[in-house]
Amino acid sequence: MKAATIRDVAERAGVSVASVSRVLTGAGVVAEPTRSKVLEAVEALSYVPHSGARSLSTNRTDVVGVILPDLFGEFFSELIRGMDVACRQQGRHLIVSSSHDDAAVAAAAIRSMRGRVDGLIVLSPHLDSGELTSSLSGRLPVLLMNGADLDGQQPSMAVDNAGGARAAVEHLLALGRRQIAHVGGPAGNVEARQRKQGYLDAIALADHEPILAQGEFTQASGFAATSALLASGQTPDAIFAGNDAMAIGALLAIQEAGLRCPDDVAVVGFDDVPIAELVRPGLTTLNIDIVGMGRRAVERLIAEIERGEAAQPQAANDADREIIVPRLVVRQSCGAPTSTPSLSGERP
Amino acid sequence: MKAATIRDVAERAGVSVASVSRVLTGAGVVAEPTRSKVLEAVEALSYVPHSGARSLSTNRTDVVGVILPDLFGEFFSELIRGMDVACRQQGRHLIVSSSHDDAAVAAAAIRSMRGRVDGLIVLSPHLDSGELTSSLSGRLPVLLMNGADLDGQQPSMAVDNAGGARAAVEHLLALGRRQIAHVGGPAGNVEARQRKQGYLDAIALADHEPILAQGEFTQASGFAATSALLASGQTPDAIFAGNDAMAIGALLAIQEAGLRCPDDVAVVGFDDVPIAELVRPGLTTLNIDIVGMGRRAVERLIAEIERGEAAQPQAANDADREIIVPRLVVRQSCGAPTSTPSLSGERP
DNA sequence: CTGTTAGCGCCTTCAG
DNA sequence: CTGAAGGCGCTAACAG
Repeated sequence: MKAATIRDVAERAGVSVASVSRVLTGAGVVAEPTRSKVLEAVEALSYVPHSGARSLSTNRTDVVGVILPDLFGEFFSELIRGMDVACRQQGRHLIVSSSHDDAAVAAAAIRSMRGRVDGLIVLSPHLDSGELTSSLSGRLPVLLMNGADLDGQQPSMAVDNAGGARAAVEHLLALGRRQIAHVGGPAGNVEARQRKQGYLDAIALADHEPILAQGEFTQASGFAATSALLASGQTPDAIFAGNDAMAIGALLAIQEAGLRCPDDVAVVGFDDVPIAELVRPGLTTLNIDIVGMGRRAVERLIAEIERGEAAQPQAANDADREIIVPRLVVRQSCGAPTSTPSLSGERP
Repeated sequence: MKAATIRDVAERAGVSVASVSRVLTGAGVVAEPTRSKVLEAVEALSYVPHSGARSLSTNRTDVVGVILPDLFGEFFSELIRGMDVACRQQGRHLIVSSSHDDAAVAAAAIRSMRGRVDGLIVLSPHLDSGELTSSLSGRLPVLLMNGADLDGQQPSMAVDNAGGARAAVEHLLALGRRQIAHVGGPAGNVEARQRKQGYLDAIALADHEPILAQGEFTQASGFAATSALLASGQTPDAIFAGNDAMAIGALLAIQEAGLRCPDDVAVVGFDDVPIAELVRPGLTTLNIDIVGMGRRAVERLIAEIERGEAAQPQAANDADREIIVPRLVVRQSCGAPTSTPSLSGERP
């Protein structure tokens, strides 16, 4: 028993498919007797329109796609949650595609989205703008969040990573720390590079020596890098990690090395994922409103899509870059004197 | 400039659309000269097949949908991660739809999936099987994970919640705790009810008095419920929370009340989300392999889908219910003597 | 091996 | 206000 089609409904109602379509889409005018006959038939056959077929006709799918490198950790899940909220609000669906190790795979993923989505949010840091545009057939609206410094031709959003990093280092310096190490993210990652650069700039400005270690944005790598650092003899008195996951790894490594945070070594992270306020000591970090960022991203994308549908009134002047400025959140891990416990547990 | 269609490619290559389709899908045989001409044209026009149109012809979309009540917390994000992994492995896409406050909304979401997905994974605990099947037009493969006790007509997966809860309580009893309270999840939630029942059974068996409090599966509610419990005078010496989020709220409430965990009051959670091993004291909880569960869910769904495509060799004998048995993970929060710190930071 | 021709299920002019 | 017919982009018989 196959699902009913619009034709079945028309037949049963004794009208044409056009009329059925009209009452279902709300377009055009339909006389009352016709309308009720249709509704009746729909009910009787428990008919549900086939959105795939509809998309083919209308040339709109009402779904937005998001391409991300990974789904690990709280950062991405919070981001997706924000996107989902916005999608729901706008009556759209969200299709996610992750785990793109390299540019080729990501490009393939993007291509496979054609005809499936009305627009794309791209977070794959491996893709440069050349590969990106060449993967895009026709003019599919795209919002870039991959941190790269684009030609400025695509609408994009980015975090002020360097600025945030500088703020972190300056805060540690102000607290009297002098041996500040940086556990950075993967070399290929743009955001990691920007945060590292901010660290280097602030350290240079203060006339100190940089101490660098490398991680992979994961807790395990933060643990390993910090352990190595502590075992190397030249114990730093502070660690600025490239993200919260690595900062938490650092926290654990410090504890395991028999040292205390913040007394012996302070720690500062980046992102302010929900877990940051739950670990002990509470993690001082750079807050970015992740959920809000995700929501904003789909809102902008949808605006872009609708602008395109409206036969673009004017050239893409809206191709601007939105910069998110992170805000330092002081908890206990940096050793600031004022820090209060703040164990509210107010997370929803 | 619109995107190229298969017709454009055929024209430029000087062949028929059928040949283009053949080389692109790999079906049928094509002579070498034709093949290369086609590939050339594809390249020149940077043609990408329109998956929506393809779906309409082939009657398969290669995407699976997941309907969930919410996207809060680590449980759902880990689950989605598992699903995403499996999808990628099988060359499918994942479309998520969440935030279904009530049954009507969830039913609407399910309907809107028709023609967009090949199958559905449903986690909305509000939907009973009646509403569910009536929302399903035709025979769309579905995998149920909403915990409800279905008629057994649909393939499903569920956690042995009652068994896990009993294990938790028995463990606390074995450690000498006597005043064991339960901070349960929302009344309408099936899983919450099952866990509570397991608690009640174990308490009754031990001839103790139950102490009940109510939460909402969130950290904040766990905090509030525990605070109230501690302020009520009859301080319990152990708390079994309905999930990890509430258990962590309990941890914070205990700390804020000036008591110590596990010395004064022990805590046990449920789920073993990643954060559980990061809080201090480490949370004793019931582990369920969330990522694996998500992966397994789409694997089963896809198997079901493919069985359907193969003109169902036999009646749905595979409509069985898979039960996941949670495993007690002992950390510090329950006060077990053997517990070692285990601060490996091995999470990826 | 290749081209022609129907559809897939729906929307949408265009006449009536 | 309603119906008939064409087409969205692609695949899948069926003939050549």
